[in-house]
Amino acid sequence: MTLFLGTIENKIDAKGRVSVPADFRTAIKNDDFQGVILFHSFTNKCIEGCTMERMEKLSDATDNIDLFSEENENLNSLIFSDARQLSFDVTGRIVIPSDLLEFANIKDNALFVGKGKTFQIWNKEEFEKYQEHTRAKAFKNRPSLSFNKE
Amino acid sequence: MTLFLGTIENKIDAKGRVSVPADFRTAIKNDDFQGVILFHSFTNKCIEGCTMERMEKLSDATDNIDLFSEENENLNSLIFSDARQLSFDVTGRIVIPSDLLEFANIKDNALFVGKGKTFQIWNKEEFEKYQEHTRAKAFKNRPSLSFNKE
DNA sequence: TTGACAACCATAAAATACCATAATATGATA
DNA sequence: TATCATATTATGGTATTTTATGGTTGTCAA
Repeated sequence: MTLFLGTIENKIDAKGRVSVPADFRTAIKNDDFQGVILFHSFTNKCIEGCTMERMEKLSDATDNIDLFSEENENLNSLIFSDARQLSFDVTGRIVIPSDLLEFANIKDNALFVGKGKTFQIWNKEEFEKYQEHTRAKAFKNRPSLSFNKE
Repeated sequence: MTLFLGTIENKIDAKGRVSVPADFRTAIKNDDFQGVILFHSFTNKCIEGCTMERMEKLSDATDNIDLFSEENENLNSLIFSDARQLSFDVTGRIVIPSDLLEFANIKDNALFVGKGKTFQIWNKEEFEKYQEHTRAKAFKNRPSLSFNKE
């Protein structure tokens, strides 16, 4: 299995189409569903992305055919009701739903950020702000990073 | 297998017909029964929906008495007596039985809500209330979401 | 014969497939 | 290393199909 790595910025055209980075697409090449799943991030002002395979795994994990477990029910509702299935066109593009674009404050350009088994889509400026914030935090907590222990 | 994902609102016409969202239909495309099963929700003011395939699985599960408490057993058997089998017309529509519509307080518009291997049909306002409530709760319990464990 | 319901037909808008080209990367060769 | 040839990728525009929705007709049973 290949991972989502790197950071690539692509344009969104007038019809909302945007190329999924080629490296991301090759990571999905062997999957049944040729496309991605997108949904709102729960923690950041960005769009979360993953493969259908991963979504199915998640579904298997939360599915217990128990119709009366409210907790189970709520979790499913939260994740799946918000997710969109977007298949690639012949050239590897998707159309990101407008509500997701608005949520992440994305207009003309989409920044694809690899996160291993998942990825995110950001507004570039928002991402830089976030990066800076994260770096500062990491620096503050430096002694606890395994990096510095060695 | 494809999942039921996303949230789509469709109109109910004068004769009670409503289009099942195209994405939902493609999730069922390979099944024997081209249609859906609907029944009252036990946990919310909405209609539960699933495929015939899943109904059969549920039947297998309730067959094994050890899997469920007797109480749940009985409740599960309630589902079968309550469930309606609705096949698509040529354009992919169904007619939702009026007692289910009344139960879920649905009049002109039906909100189809994906829940992974199942889905629900809601009155939009009711769902928004519910969703808000669920989000708040999930956020509070965030560390326990499997999502954040990985 | 009336009323419920299914089959059939029609259409505007939205989504998707298709085709063309520009930009970029990759590799071969001198 | 510099240059050229080739393949891949990103992007733009147009054509076609699908989808959601409305209406009409036919059929069967109460």
